[in-house]
Amino acid sequence: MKISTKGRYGLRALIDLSMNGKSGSPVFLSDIAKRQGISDKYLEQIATQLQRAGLVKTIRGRKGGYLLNKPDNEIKLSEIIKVLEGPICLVDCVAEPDACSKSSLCSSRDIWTIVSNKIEEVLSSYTLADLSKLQEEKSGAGSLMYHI
Amino acid sequence: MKISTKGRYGLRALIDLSMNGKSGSPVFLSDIAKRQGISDKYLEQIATQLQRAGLVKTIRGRKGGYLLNKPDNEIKLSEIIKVLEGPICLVDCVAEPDACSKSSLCSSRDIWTIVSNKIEEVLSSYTLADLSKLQEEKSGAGSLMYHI
DNA sequence: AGTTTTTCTACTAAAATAGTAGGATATAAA
DNA sequence: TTTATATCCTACTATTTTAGTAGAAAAACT
Repeated sequence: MKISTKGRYGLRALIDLSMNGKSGSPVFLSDIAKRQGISDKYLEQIATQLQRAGLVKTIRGRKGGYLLNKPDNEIKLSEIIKVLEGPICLVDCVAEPDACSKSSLCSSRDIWTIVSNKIEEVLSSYTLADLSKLQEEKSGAGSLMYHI
Repeated sequence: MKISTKGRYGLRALIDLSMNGKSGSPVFLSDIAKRQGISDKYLEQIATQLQRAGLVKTIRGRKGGYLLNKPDNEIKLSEIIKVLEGPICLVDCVAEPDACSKSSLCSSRDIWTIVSNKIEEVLSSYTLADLSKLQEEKSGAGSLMYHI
């Protein structure tokens, strides 16, 4: 029951993009990778998934880079996780009842459904803007510490 | 973000044990395995974990078998999952903040913490008795269908 | 003594994870 | 028009995790 690096790195990259892309000019993936301490090439694959899903848009060539494809307050965390980790369900039979012939008679499937739905509910209640803002506050607080 | 077969099989085995162990006499693991369609040998490993964690007790030798170590309404699903899947946390840094030097300044970690806590909360709100009862109702309803 | 059960240790095939590597393509600037 | 710099695309690979198998030892009932 773990989130893979794709989900974790992808979310951090999007938070980074949200914070560093407010000017409207595209952000280099290599800069995000450097700031977040993630391999350029690996982040590239993750970014490609986000682009194909329509969460980010890209500008190719020199002076190119990445931009959010819609305002950060319109991007739910559940969307991001679905793109990078697949359907939000703890067992396959929740999303695909036909995966098991006993789905309709299985009480354990019921609890996995309840938990999966709750996870999606929580992730749907936050947007990228929420995390971006929280991150700014945390970073700001961190810097303030050094100025006292 | 999936539950492994250990967690899934283990939960189903415990539901089975709860339903079939009410007489007080031990239940053969081979019978549970047969009813649940799980490999004997693999279920054995799972059962050993449950035994070591104190969720079930065993009687060795002929006429031996498995029994719940406490009433099923005192066994929370969160306990079971922790034994079989490890700590309920979506990323390691939630349970072990030192896993990452930036834990205290990471907004994405905050959301993973919130979701992880919610999963644990939901799983703590149900007991093995709840699932066992639900399973009996489902099975009963299933049989009734054929009698109409 | 013999049968049946749990217990213990080791091994293994397959899949998923977490990357690397290298070139092709597009665009801006010199 | 050349060059530098960015994304795009495909393929490969090492490591770890998952999902089992295999076989013998120990305990307990008959």
